[in-house]
Amino acid sequence: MTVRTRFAPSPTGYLHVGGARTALFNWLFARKHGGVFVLRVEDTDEARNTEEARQAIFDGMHWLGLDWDEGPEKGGDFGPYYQSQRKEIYDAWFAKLVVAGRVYEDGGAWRFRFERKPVTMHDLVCGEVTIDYRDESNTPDMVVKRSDGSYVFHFVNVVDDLEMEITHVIRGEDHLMNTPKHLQLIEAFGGKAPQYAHIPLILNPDGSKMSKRDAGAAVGDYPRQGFLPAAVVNFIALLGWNPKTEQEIFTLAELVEKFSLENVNRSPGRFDLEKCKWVNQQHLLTVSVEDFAAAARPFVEAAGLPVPANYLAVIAAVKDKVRLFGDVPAAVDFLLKEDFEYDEEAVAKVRGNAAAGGLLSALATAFEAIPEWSADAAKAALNEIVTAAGAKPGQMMFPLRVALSGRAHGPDLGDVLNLLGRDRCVARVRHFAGMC
RNA sequence: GACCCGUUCGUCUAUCGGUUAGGACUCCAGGUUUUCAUCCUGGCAAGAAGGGUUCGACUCCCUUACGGGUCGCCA
Repeated sequence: MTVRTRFAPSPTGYLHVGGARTALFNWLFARKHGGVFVLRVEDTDEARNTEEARQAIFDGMHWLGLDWDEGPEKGGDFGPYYQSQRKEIYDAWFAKLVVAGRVYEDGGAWRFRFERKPVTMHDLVCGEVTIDYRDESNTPDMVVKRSDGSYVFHFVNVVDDLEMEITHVIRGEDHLMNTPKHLQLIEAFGGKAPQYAHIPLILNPDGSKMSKRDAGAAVGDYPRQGFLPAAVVNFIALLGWNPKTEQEIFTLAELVEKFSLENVNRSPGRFDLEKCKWVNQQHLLTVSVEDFAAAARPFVEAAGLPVPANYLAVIAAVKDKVRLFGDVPAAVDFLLKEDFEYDEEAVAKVRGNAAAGGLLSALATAFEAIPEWSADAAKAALNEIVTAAGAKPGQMMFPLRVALSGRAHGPDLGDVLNLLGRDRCVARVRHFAGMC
């Protein structure tokens, strides 16, 4: 029997990290077992569904690389994959309940009569959990068909899982208490229940429930900030699952290979954006300069910076120093334009060095006299001047860095010297010497 | 309120009765780099509390506290 999992979002908002992780775990489980991953759109709430939300969810799935084998855009033998198009199917299954005498009318709606007994589920993550349905006050018969003739979530969800022959339902822990309801429905249908796995929820850094609006909640924000999909997938996979080894950086293929529901945790995890950025940087390190440059280019342009002929060399100088593509503009702006800002703290540190101003002034003159400009020639000039003044060359590296870049941190000085060229180096050093 | 699930460094986590409780992020210090970053080394930092069971509990059981979830003609 082949594994069949599904992700069943309702298009009432953008894709958030919790949903993305649920989709990811279902996808990983299906891929790991050579199974089928189904996308089903649960659009039964007409009032709240929107086309934008549906699109945002699809976009998020595509961006993350979570391709589905059956569903919208793909087709399949168990369609349609929009619940809004499955009315006849639901009517037929509802008729079974009527024949079996398991539903009764209440105020125009139809309620499903629970069997009053303890219901035990065998969750792949939570283990054995029993809910006592003899306690009617805690488990009132549920509405399965509204007075307007439409069906509620519990009903359509169960029918579709049965119809689509879903073998494993991996979903958020917020559905744990729904499972006995679903089990009772399945039993009434005489169907075979899928295996359930309820995964812990994702919380905000302060421990509160993560919801729309919260930082990091929307998957759509990640590409805008310059995250790599593989890094986001890597990070959310580690939120609630671990490989039982000390490896932390995984490609999608490695996740497929290592993933297992047994290693899913029980307690909710908090979302740490800092670590997510670190994971992104680790993935960035594996990207080629060319690919990095291409991906960073939209960010550079959006910041209003020019893209020069030596753009690739500029990127190469900062590639391994940023955590996000979104960090690139701020890292390269001083290499691409003249009106960059000077960092006051860095400038103050140089001013504290009484000899710096004079040496920089002399350095500008020496730079100007270099016929064949290169970083090595520039450094040789610096060594000569500083040594002649009885100081150590290393002491002038920092002032030179601030003169050329306006800040304390940045690319290798040799790269900066090469990228700026003689004339700009001369002008900047001279200008900065005047500031000291 | 009732019912479920959970609780190891600030955060993500390892540990499946005997460990100096390990790793990672963050932060700090040192080293490498004539500079920056990378990198390397080191450091700070944890078993919610109280009872049991046991020769021995982070690990098993109970209670309490705290956190989360669910109790819709939302999904």
